[in-house]
Amino acid sequence: MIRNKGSFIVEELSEYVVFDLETTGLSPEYDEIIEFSACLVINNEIVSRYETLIKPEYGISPFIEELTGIRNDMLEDKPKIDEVLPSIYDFLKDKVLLGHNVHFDLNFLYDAFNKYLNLELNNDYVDLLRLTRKVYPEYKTHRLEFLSKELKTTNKPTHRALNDALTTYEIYELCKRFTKEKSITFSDLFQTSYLTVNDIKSTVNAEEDHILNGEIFVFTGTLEKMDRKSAWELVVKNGGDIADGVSKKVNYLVLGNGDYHQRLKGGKSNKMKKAEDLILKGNDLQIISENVFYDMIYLYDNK
DNA sequence: TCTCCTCGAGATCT
DNA sequence: CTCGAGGAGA
Repeated sequence: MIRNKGSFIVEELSEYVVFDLETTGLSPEYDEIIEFSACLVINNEIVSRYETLIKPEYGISPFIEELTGIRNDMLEDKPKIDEVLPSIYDFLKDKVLLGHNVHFDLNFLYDAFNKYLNLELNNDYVDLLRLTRKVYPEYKTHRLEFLSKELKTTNKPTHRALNDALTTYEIYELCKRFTKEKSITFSDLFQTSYLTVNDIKSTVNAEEDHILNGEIFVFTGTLEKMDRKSAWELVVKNGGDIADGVSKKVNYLVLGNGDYHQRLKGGKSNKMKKAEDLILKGNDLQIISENVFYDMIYLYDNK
């Protein structure tokens, strides 16, 4: 089924509706909504709330009962989805919707609106998952539970719709404050920064010892311990230089893991082949592993 | 040198 | 779904 949903909103919003659902499973096609909660936020403050349990057509599995704490017997006297949808619609109206991994909730809601109200839920939206990946890229995961612990939110995610929505609201507000302090905008973070070697060179100065002594590095493959841009920065900080491709002037080719790339399939990249060719011709070029690279700048304690 | 495309890997929601 | 690496082509 094609869903004609709204657009992702990048701007920092002060007015929106944050919401969350609990469902009987992960599939919008086969599973049902059992709880809906939403808060209207104006001027960064919650001004009203909506909360309801919903009786599904089929029962809740023990797994979901355990996960959410919502048991079948709690839903016996609760309204069915078609009975609550009109008031949910009134609450959402044309507001921008905020959620964590918002497409999950949006899809369930979209299908229900479509089925029972014959309406398209095409509100614009913000996805906190996508946003936090940009705002806190160093976090190892961006699950709501992890974010809540890391950022020490006062609201805790409990797999109940209201608590999860409140946590989502709190983290969104923290994201706005955090970027404001750093004088950057969300929009900056979503720029598809085609970061060139020259950008790095002009923004990063050699601030540490010139360990690398002007030697020129090229990277190939996926690095295990950092992304390529960080590695570039590291080289420049330590007094080295970077090139895009392998040529006679290059001193080191640093090998990441090439297994991931479909065209390589563990074979040699073009950069690798070219480097080997230059070495045979007697050029001052070495092919080194990622760990050897870190050893050169005394980073990590590699064996 | 820069832009656009393809592909595979990995992540998140209940 | 999003993201990044590499490659094709302008």
